[in-house]
Formats: sequence, C-alpha cells, structure tokens
Amino acid sequence: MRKVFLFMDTICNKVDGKGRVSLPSDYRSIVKDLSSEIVCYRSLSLPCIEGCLEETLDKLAADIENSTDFFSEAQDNLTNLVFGDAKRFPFDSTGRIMLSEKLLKHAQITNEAVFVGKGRKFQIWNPENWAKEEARIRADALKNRPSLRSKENE
Amino acid sequence: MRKVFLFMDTICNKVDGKGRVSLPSDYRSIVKDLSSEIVCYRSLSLPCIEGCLEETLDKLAADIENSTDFFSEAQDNLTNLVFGDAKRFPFDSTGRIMLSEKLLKHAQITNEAVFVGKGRKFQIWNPENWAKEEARIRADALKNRPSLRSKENE
DNA sequence: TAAAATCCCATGTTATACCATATGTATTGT
DNA sequence: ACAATACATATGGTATAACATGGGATTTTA
Repeated sequence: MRKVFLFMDTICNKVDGKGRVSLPSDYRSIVKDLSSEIVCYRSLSLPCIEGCLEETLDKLAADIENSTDFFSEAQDNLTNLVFGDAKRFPFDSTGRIMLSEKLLKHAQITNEAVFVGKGRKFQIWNPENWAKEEARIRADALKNRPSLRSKENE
Repeated sequence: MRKVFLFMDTICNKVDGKGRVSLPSDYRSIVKDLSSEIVCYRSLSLPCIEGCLEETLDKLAADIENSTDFFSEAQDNLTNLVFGDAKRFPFDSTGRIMLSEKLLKHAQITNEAVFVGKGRKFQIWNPENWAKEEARIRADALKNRPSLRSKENE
C-alpha cells in the first residue's frame, strides 16, 4: 500500500474529434490501485480544469464536517461549490477519458490539452493559456522573492 | 523513528546519446529501502537539475491538503510550480535514469553530468558550470567569513 | 432509430528491462 | 609487498513492453 502519491510533470496530449484524451500514464498509475476514474471540475479562479482523486475530495468533506473555525467558512463554501461541479470520469482500458463540453469550454480546450501536476491535484489547460500562466507565475515569483538566489546553496 | 539519509559527495558520470546516466550508487542505496525512483526538476534559480525523494515533495503537498487551503489562491505559486516541473525517474537494475530533454537543456548537460550532494536533495550540473559555481560559492564563503582564511593553510 | 458514448483492436513511436562488457576498487593468498 | 582474484559499479547495446493515438464496432440513451 502506498501513501505517497503526487501528480507531477507537464504533459501535452491530443484531444480527438470525439473529445477523448489520454490521461498521462503516471497519473493513471496513481489511481489504478484504488479505482479507474478521476474526478474533474472547473477551476474556481482560473480558465482550466482541475482533477483529483475522489478520496481527496472525501478528505475535504470530512474537514468541513469537523470545522469549527469561522474564518475557514468562506473557503468551505468554495469547497462546497466544487462538489456541485465535480463529476467522475472513468478511463477505459487504453487510458482515455472523455471530458464534458462544459469543462472543455471553460478551459478553451480544442485540439490539445496540457496536464499540469499540482501535487494532490492536477490541472488541464489549453496550451497557449498555460504558457501565459506559467510565465506569469515565474515572473511573480522572481519579483516577490529576490532572496531566492542566495538561499539556493545554503 | 526517523530514517537518516543524506545525499553527499560529488560524482561525475557520463550521459549517453539517449540521455541515460548512472545515478551514483551511494544515492541509490539511500533510495533503495523506500523505492527505486527519484524525483528531478529544474532549479528555479540556477542552471542545474535538482533531485530528491518523492517523500520530500509529498510533505509540501500534505501541508495544503485541507479544506482551507486546497482551493485557495493563497497557495504559494512557486511551490506549486515545482510539481508541474518535477517528474519521477525510476532507475533500472543497473542504476540508470533517463533524464528528459527539458532538464538536460536547462542544465546545459551533454556528455557528462556532475552529481552534487546537498543533504536532503542533490543537484546535477554541467561540469564546467559546476566548476564555476563551486569557485563562486567558495569565494563567497571566504569573503563573508574571514575566520575561515586562517584554516585555509593548515 | 439516430446520435452519442463506450469498448476493442491496430499501429508507430518511445521508453524500459535486460544482457554483455569494461573499468575500477577491494580482498585474498603467497 | 605484490600479484591474482573477486566484487561492485559504470557504460554500451538491443529486445521487449508500454504508451499515445487513430479507426471502427458495439452498446447505450434520448
């Protein structure tokens, strides 16, 4: 039994005419032990799709049940929004899923989909949008963390 | 009970046409008990590859797996980028990994790769770049800590 | 019954597992 | 102390398996 599981790497796969995409095999192997489906939903703040294990959402649900912190209430509401949007996507024996029109539209995905690992979850982007987003994050990081360079070799 | 493990020493190995390199055996023995793979990603600030155990990154992921942070934008973007950049590199029975084109290019590695231990993680450098970097680090150390000078000639 | 979703097979490409050889280091025996 | 041997590691080459992807057949649904 393996308790370390992380969605990593950035992989670009094709979306065919039927809306089918291969889920990267690394991602599949994370899920395989447990089931043969992942959960996807529209990102709350970005033009991309987010995906994770059902197990992960279950953990969040448990969190909310036990939550007594009023400050986290706003975030809990967001989490509940996700439950309303999320849907299971089973993948077939060749490892492909069929994303819904709603999700594809939200992320402006047509021919190609970029899978971006985010640890316990991952995102699916339109290639051009992801390129911009990545550039934005890197620029931000350098601006806000000038100390980065000196920290590197401590 | 915590396991003791440190990546140490500096070792130069050859990179063949396919991008294959032997992971130094010392490094392998550290990982072996747990699994047979390491995680590598581009250094955020230096022209080198960084490597560590998946466990190390898993700690980052576990920290933000709660109902307050999971869908929050406040998530450290930089930390998040690492997951998208990182990838598992399993090594075979002969102890080799196959570095990706992206990583090799970032570190300007062609024929040879220098593995540099950094404790919980390690770096992989182009030999010439590492020589310069090491000189720079040593010069810095002497400048900032004059007391080291006297030890130099012992 | 038409349209859509699911399943299954075929293919080119690429990564992976495996075997073989070389190189270097430690060990043993005389 | 030296040579001979055994051992571990690094490296080169190749066969095999896995993957992404296209196309078609079968089942489901509206």
